[in-house]
Amino acid sequence: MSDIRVRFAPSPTGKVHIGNIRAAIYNWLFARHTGGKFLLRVEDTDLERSTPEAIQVLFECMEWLGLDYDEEVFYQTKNVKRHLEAVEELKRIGRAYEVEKTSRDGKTGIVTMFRMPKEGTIEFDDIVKGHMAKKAEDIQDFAIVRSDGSPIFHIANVVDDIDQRITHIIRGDDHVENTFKHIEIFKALGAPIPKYGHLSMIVNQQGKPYSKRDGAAFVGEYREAGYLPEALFNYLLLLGWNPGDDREVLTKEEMIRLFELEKVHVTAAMFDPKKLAWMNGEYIKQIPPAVFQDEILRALPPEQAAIAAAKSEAWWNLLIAQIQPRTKFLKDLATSLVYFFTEDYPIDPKAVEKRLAKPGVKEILLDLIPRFEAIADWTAPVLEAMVKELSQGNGMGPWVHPIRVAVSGRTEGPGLFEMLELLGKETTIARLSKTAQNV
RNA sequence: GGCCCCAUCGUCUAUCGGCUAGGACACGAGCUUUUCAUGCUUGGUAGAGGAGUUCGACUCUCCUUGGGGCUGCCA
Repeated sequence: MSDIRVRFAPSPTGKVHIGNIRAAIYNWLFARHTGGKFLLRVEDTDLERSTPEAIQVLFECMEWLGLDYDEEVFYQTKNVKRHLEAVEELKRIGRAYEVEKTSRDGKTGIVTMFRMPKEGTIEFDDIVKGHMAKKAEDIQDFAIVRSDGSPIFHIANVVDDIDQRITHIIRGDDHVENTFKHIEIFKALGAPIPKYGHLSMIVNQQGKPYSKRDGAAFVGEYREAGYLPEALFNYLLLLGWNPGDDREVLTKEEMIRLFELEKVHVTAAMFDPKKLAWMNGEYIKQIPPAVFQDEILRALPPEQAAIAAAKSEAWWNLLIAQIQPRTKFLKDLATSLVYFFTEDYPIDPKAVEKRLAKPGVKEILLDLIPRFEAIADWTAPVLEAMVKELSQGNGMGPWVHPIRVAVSGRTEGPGLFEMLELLGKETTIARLSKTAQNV
């Protein structure tokens, strides 16, 4: 155990940005690595956006990614009294004062300002960015209480960090300038100054900050798109950190053991959806067969799932062996497997044109039917041997391609003979004759 | 404008003064003698520019250029 306490402090807006969740991941890993505590603080002071639904979305996101937190959730709105007490204290010692100001939208009122020192240097050693220094004169006094009496981010954030006894603040790069201000508040309040680690931003393909306009910018979208939480977690971690060797796909245990904040990069990282997709495939390949079977059953519509559930263990083993390495996204399962579970499967017109709508194909299919009927041992090797013999060593293409399209309606999928074995003799022959008639 | 930060293949990165600059994704070629994948083999592409320090600089220093952040009664 250690005394380390870190927090993830998002404001719930109904969606969780990937840059934000990366900060959560780094906080979580840092806490788990050091044996410290990882706390969740909901900065819900924006009453319009901070709805119970938005907070629920945040919780679901955390749970989906496996970001479990210690202690009770801390709600910023519940600490307003303490924020204002701190403001009174600052006023009492002359570090805060009231002034009439006009806001951008033209409203005039009395706000409370924090008084920055007018000389000297404010500095801190950022765990990822290194030594940071700024002349106090370059930072102006800033507002900490609105004219309506509500505390502003700067004071609320610092007081909450004091109350939660946060030792390390790991957050986005965009807070660097705030840190110089916040350090002065900590000092004025006589509180210990936490250590800081500022994380670079995630940028889009154009090198600009990743926003919602760049497509999937929120965690929920990845979930819906069929990404595995482990893959997104691993990918986000690698965007700015590496274990020091060439390993990229890491278990949670390895991540926790190897993670070091000091090794996190200072430079902004570009988000590469292609590499994420690759990583997703890597994690899909790692799914245990029994779990993968459940994923298939969940992906299928109920009637099809019922049929699938009735299949034998051997049948499932073959199917999974064939399908799992070919799957990039679990949500594709339903479409890529339909023809196994219903006669009402879509037929790709392009596949028909390319493989079936040709002279001689009908004859080939009709010729195959009795040959298939004669096969007693309906297994992939036997079926393959039969077609191989037909081709007489001249390549099985003329048989293989039409059969595939005839029985599945598509040009891609499992190995053909495995596919036939999985479909079964009866179905194969029925579909063959039906297709032969329609060609 | 001012202040702060950053800079290795297209992208994510390794390199803590010795580099024929390594890996991964993506891309190209090939093999696995049926598709699509998987797997394996293989190819090309990088140190923004300029000074300085040094026997030696991708690595250290400075300047230039380029990029980003902040500059709110947002967080």
